[in-house]
Amino acid sequence: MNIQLSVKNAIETLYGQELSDNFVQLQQTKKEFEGHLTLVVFSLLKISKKNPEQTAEEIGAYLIDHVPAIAKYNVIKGFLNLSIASSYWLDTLNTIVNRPDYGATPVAPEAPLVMIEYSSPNTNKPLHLGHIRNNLLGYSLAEILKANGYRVVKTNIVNDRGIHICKSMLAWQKWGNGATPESAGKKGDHLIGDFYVLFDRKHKEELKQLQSSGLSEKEAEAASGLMNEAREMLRKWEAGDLETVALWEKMNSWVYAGFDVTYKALGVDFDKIYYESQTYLEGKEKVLEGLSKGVFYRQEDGSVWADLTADGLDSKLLLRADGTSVYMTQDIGTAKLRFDDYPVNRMVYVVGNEQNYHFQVLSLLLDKLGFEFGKGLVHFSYGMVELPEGKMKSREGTVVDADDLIAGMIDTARETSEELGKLDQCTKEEADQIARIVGLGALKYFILKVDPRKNMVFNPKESIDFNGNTGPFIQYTYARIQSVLRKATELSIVLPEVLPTTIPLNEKEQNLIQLVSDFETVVREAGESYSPALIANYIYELVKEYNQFYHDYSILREEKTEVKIFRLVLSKTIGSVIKTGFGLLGIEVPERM
RNA sequence: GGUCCGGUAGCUCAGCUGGAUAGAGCAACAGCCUUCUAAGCUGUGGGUCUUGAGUUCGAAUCUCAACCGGAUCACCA
Repeated sequence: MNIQLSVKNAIETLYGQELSDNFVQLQQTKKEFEGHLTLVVFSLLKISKKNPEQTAEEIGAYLIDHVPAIAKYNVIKGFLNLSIASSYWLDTLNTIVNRPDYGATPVAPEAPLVMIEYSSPNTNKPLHLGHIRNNLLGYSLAEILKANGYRVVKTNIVNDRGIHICKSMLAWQKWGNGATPESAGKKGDHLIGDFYVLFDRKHKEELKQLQSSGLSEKEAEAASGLMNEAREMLRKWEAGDLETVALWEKMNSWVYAGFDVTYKALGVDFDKIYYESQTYLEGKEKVLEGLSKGVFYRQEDGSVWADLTADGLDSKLLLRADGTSVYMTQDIGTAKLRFDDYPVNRMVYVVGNEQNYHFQVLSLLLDKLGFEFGKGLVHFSYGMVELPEGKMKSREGTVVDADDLIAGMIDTARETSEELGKLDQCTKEEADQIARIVGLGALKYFILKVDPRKNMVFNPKESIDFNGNTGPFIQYTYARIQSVLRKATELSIVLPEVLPTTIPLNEKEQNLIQLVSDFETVVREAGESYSPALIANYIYELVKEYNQFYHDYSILREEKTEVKIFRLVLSKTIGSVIKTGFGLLGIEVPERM
């Protein structure tokens, strides 16, 4: 039974007028007032032709007589506060309890197919805090869309070619002494990242020397032996030189092994990975095709451009005069390959907001080239992650490394748990497991609870504070619910399939059921607005309410059996909503902690 | 300068399809562990929702303008 609909129908009958669906809006009653749902009657004055109080009074009285779910009402100014009957809440709870997939829409085989691209690392740098936000958002988004009934393909595009890769390769050749991840005792991505940094340092030294011998900055850059060697290496790579390609493959495989470790630790994965080395030539073809169709034009020097002035943008370069491709060309190529591989209905790119313009252009170009998903392309744009002391800058060494951060979170979780004596009863494996779940939960929740569009400040200290609006607080509540349920089993209490609807409920219990029943709506809205933050903040709200309830009312000690059982069922349901909600955020939940 | 995004408590963030006295957490202060897990609960203090106009019975929320902050406007990716 849908109360919103019942109220709408009642008002239509009362005033003999058809109303549009969103004309009657029920909202949650504010805490200070009695009731669950509130109807604001100001917009109805036109059809009631009475003052606000009279109108509210009239509708309230009518609802009591005609809608059984509504037990009481009160009127304050133009606000009609409705109290819903306990039996209605119990019905609602019974429905939810018996739906193991509560909150999710089942995915049909013919459901629309959404492809989500996220992560997109460079192979010359280990993942950092910014990637963590990207990965967490991308993965969570995939889960949320699945819960909204979409088929989802998670994909990653690895930027594995270009001059920057050659720099690491060159540094390894010159100064690496044949180092491998094993011999150096480092993850492959860190090893390569270190060589990239090394190249940069040596290159700067070289420039400094050249400049001190009288060359200008530009001249020094042109005379740089290291840089020329790197360029030469890129030429060899593009020409398919066997030795160069072999080295490139070996070093890349180290990096991928390193990335895999980080992805696994974060709990993210991909259905299909694309590599730019395999897609960058595709885009060129597509651009030339567009050129022949007259969508693009060629300049005198031979470079190819798209004129987007009609769309309010500038002209955009697509192929250089020497015929080589640029970033945009590659993205067109990747899009083509993806479209060949999957019948994608919608494409979502999880990429930072510094690329808003790029995706605006990409959308237009794909559309002009005839890709169905071009126009509807979604750039899921998110803000930067800053530190309390300011932006992360690689040259100042203030970049927070993803692996270090994850390890740090787990360590802190373990230390805090040990201090509190939470792990005393656990085996070593259990303790490790809990530390991992809690540490990562803290990190993930801290990142995901913030509106993706906003720049955010990541405070490592605050994120491992286990109080307040944090992952661990929510996980703790879940673990405690499991503990209550275990004890109930020990006491041989069996929870029924269906609760009798005659149990008297107090205000807090009704509020909790109301909150739980909102979950489905929250999941849908999170899918529509692409915002995991909606779910995170909802779960926190629910958990906070439940904690107060937990402290104010005894569950196992309740004298009346039927009330005790009801509270157990309510707790169990809230536990499963927490678990599902956290699942949508990619956060695990511990059975005990 | 053009375009896009943000500006809410000392700090980090909710709230934004217009509704009642703007909410949490952190930090500060005061209580609560013979208790189903105190990683918790309760209370106190803290606000010109950047500013100004407009629309409206009613604006943190919508419109316009200004100010501040960020991103972007590369033959980098």
